[in-house]
Amino acid sequence: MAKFAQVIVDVPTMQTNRPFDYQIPTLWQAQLKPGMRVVVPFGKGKRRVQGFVIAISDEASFQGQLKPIIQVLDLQPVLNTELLALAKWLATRTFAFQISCMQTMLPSVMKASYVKKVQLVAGAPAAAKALFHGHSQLDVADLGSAELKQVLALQRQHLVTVSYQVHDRAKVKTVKAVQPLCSQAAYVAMAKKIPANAKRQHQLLDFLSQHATAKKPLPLPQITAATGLTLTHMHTGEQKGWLKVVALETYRDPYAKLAQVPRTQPLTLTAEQRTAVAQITAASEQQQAKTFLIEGVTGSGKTEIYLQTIQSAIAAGKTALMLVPEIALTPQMVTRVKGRFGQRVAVLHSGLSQGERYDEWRRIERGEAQVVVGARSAVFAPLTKIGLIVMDEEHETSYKQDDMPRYHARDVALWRARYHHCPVVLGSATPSLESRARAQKGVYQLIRLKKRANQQPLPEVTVVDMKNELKKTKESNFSSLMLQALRQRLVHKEQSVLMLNRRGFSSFVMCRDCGFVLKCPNCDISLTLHMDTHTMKCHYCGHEEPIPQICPNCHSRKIRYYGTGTQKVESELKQLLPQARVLRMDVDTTRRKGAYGKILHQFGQRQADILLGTQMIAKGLDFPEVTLVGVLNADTALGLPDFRASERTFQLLTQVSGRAGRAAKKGEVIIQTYNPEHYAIRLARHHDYEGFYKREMTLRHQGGYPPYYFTILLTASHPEENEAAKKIFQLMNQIKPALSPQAILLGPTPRAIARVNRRYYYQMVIKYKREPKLESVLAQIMQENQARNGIQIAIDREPLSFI
DNA sequence: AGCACGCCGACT
DNA sequence: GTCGGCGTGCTC
Repeated sequence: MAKFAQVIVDVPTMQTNRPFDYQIPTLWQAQLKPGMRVVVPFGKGKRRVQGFVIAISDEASFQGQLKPIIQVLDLQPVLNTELLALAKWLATRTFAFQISCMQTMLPSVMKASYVKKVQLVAGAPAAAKALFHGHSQLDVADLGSAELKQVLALQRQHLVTVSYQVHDRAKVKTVKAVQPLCSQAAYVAMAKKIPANAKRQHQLLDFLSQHATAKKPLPLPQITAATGLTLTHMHTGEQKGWLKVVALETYRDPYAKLAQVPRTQPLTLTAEQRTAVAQITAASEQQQAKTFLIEGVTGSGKTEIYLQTIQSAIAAGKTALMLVPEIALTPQMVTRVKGRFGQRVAVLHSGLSQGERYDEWRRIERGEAQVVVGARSAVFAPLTKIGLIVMDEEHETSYKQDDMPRYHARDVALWRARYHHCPVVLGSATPSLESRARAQKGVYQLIRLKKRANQQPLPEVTVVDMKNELKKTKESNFSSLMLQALRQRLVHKEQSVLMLNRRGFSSFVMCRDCGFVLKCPNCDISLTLHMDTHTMKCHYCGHEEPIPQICPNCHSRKIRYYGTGTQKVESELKQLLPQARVLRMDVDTTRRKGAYGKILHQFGQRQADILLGTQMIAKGLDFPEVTLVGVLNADTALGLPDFRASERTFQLLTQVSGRAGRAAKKGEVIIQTYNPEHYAIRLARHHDYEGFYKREMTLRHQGGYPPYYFTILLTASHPEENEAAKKIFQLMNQIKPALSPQAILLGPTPRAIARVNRRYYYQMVIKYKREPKLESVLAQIMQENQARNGIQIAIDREPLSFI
């Protein structure tokens, strides 16, 4: 009999990043399985923590007194064999804790919440009682530092006892339901014995007799809606033995409104699309873990390829996973997939409440949904028998998580595909250089879609040199060509989209007399002006303070706001085109939940002529009436000290250009820039991805950057600057001997924003092609540098940004 | 992480 | 002399 369990405990440190053995109480020996959550005692006190069982055995390897498992939280494993193995791989691959990996794979409600309470011992002195303010127990988390000290003192005197509670926040939503208990004839007979004036009872018996044959309990809300009978009436019925009130499990349905999405039929494919579908379907049927890269301009019909290949996967009894960037997970997108697959689709994205997310997860886990659509973390969806994994907009940076575990959803997708022997389809109009290069080498199979499915020509792109324009129009954000085009749209009652590229700068406050810039007291960066809250905010730590009226440095009143924000452009636009109705979309106007969708809806309903926004308008919007797309400043990102700056700019311009002329009307794109000759802008103008790819690869080769090199970013941080610096140099000295002469070390350097949240950051980058010893040295570094004496170490494999 | 153990300064 | 500060090590 399996008596021992190996458990990964919820204590995210390097020293506890391994299984601990526990005794399984006899009661649970038959049912406990790997992948279930448990509550276990951990440490010398009475501390209790949540843990995941990863294995069960007849013998324990630990030579010592084993503690028993306190509680089993699941009836069925929440992590299956595949996901347990994936968690282990992910932990090693990203240098993260196994527990963190397991937690990111599951809905957040499955992570326990902990409560620590103290209660007075019987006969404690009055002085001790005073602290409790008449309460029988205190939650330690609510205590201030002074109170905490006093409690600690009481603890030493054994005047209080401590207790720990582990709460499972995963709650199944239920509705009350009614189960008839008697036969129809019996109900009719009973009705005769009830006084005629007991109207409600007659009504209930009438209802019950009609549903006496119901096998399943009937949900109360529906009964109430139909008859007006409430829970009180049901309780009466229950007392009389007519029926039973039960709790029925239900799902919170975030897409209840979409339940009746009309079903759509597969579209007719172009020759290019047909070939693509055939190749992918064949790989799926033959269980080949092949990776396809679809390179296709906007409008080339990638989505239809995804839908039809998914269709054939589920027709073959398999399941499918479709990953989409968070920003593209719009109701439009969801409707499109639901329209094809109906109730078989589960949607996972950040807009869901924790409970909704948990319910979608359960639907997948129970096999009730065969198609999963979701953003980054949906890559961990508990699907079995996966026949196809799709990743749309595969170049999107949001697929990489920027805290522990720092994983890239693409890597996870490839791992799962290997496990399930199924193909992966990566799709983009502007693939990442990494993926495109792999396709070049034959690691991925390249599928190029050169034609647009709707036969529309790509929009005409005009580049305006703002250097010349500046001389003509003073300091305007609008070139004369742009203004003229906007006016024309107003006359023709067509819509325009204007994008302000805010990557690479923000609006800050500077004194015009002494040049003083207001900075965050915690971080070494300037504070950003937020007109919505009338405060200055730090984008890194969240620090907030009032807008200064007088320069703190020279007391001048000429402290003003600098930089181009959407608000500033909006007011300029109102001056130049007073008759235009403008909708602004940026972080400020979309902060509130649902605001994003609301703005898009308004624009879709033609309640505005111009949609002005930041990068977020570049992705996935589909408005047929938009005939003009303007980019106000194409090159702000080009100045960044980031080797991917050109790639980002090219991708952004190509994407935003694709927003113009999506339907019958021809589209026009105007790009304003100070660098009209820059290749990223020149090639984006001609929609020339392949040209950009070749050009950029040459530069990456010369600079020794990905995809020619693998990269690892190592960061050390400490509240004292010299401690962080000392550590990073020590780490460099530790790593260097393990590397071959071909490896390149950059740095160590202080990070561009050296101080964040009262900590100083130093970093170094390792560029390499093949370093067999590197993994183990890095693992060792993580092991040795336990978060002690204030030092924190982070390893980021293939970082998306070095700055 | 959180807890106990253990070794040094300032107090009854 | 002890109380209590936080540096160090361990948790099945």
